[in-house]
Amino acid sequence: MITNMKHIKKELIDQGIKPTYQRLCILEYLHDNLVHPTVDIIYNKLVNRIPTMSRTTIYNTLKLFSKMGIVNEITISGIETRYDINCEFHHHFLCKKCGKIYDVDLTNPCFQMEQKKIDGHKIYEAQSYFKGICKKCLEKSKNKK
Amino acid sequence: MITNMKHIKKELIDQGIKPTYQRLCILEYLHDNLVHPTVDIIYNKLVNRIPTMSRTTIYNTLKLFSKMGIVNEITISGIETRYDINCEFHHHFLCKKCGKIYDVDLTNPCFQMEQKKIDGHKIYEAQSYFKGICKKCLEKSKNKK
DNA sequence: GTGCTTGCAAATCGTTTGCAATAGC
DNA sequence: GCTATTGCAAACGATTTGCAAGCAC
Repeated sequence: MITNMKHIKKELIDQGIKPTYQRLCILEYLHDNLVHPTVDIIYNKLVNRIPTMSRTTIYNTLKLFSKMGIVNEITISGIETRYDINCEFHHHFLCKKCGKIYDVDLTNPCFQMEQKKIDGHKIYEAQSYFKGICKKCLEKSKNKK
Repeated sequence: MITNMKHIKKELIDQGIKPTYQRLCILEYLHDNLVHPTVDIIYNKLVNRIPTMSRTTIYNTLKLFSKMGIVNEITISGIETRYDINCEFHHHFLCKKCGKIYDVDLTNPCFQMEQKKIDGHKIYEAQSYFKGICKKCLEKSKNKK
């Protein structure tokens, strides 16, 4: 346990989220394990500490955290959603062979665009995803006011 | 039918893919409908022309096309995979309200980074995904040679 | 006729839903 | 006690798998 539980609790209260024990444990896990875990990975770790822990709670909690901007949902693999506590803008690399997801930094001198390489990983595909509210939906909500 | 079937056939043969009727129809559909369709959307359209068409064939074909670099798999929504024929590097915007996916262009003058807006869409989240073969897997395959 | 492709049906698996039990103010 | 949260079990839905039938060279 690297992260202080007090800080975790404060983080939730500051966001207006009721700091239940389950939520604290999930947030603490995310802070201490910056490995883009799946729901299943989080579940298998936390069920040791909270034997009644359910996957549903983890799904509920992560959805809530995502809505509040505490975590990012990473859908790079297309198989399952992975979660990332670090909301600063950074980038992900998926190995199509082993399935591992790496954090990458484009400002890093190891980024060689001309060779399509980053940190030594060979890039075959690059995509940028933006999420938010589209023009039409923005206008609709304006009209309602 | 906007795209010429002859060109579609040539495209497949050039890639070393056997140009079956099903594959031609799927590739033609993708060329003529740049709307990031799902497997289901493609199926429902093509089943009219080929009543025996199966979803499995569409899954098989799109997986093959993806491996050959003809299509990109878009996993932005996290719910289902969408497909994009345009392999040039461009970007996607998902509306979290209506679920629609827009193509966006960052070199466009409508991109206002400071306001977190693009083409009038409000950006809440931005992610860049790279896919390829990681350093470790590259080394492993080198050693095998 | 051999090998690849197709397509049905069943299985799989991540995720969601319904709902009753529980916890916290 | 009231409201939000938790968590079990069942449902759901996108995708994959097994396998038999069909097609093309």
